[in-house]
Amino acid sequence: MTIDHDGMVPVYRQLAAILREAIHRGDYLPGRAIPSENRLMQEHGLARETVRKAIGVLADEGLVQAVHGRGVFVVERPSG
Amino acid sequence: MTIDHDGMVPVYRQLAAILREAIHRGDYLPGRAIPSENRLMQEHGLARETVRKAIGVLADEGLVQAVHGRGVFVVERPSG
DNA sequence: AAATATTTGTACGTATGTATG
DNA sequence: GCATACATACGTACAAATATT
Repeated sequence: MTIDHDGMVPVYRQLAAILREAIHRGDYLPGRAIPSENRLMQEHGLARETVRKAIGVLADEGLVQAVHGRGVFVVERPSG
Repeated sequence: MTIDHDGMVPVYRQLAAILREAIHRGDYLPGRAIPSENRLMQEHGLARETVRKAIGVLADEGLVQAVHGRGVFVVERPSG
């Protein structure tokens, strides 16, 4: 999965979609953390704000939950 | 205080006036920070650039001073 | 206990693109 | 064309919570 900077879909939504699918595939398991913001920045070549926006989308969906100083965790029971 | 999007006065100047009066009232004290850009965006339903322009007006007046990574502070000695 | 590293939280600085009047 | 306004995106800085050494 690659980010298209010139596409019509905002980059942060593209990243959100990538992470969402990875979670649904089981790449990131419930109760465990997804890669850190810094890792996502490096791996996708994005700014932190963009990464955090993507995570925010998934958090709004109830898919993940960020914990200060620990990481962003996949929730056991996605609300929806 | 509410923003009038259809008025003759630009929104960022309306917001500047709102913040200026709040400072003069003492809602925001010298040496302390006014609400963050994000908060002002949310509370007034405005875009960041608009909020930043309003802050820019007050900064030009010497009423506030933005500090990178910290906030926008009410100055102790308004120049004027 | 202390120092360091990791990670998320918050906040300002800058730039670009799009749309409207 | 220009000023206004919104959305997106990258850059830089500091703070707080947690983890590691």
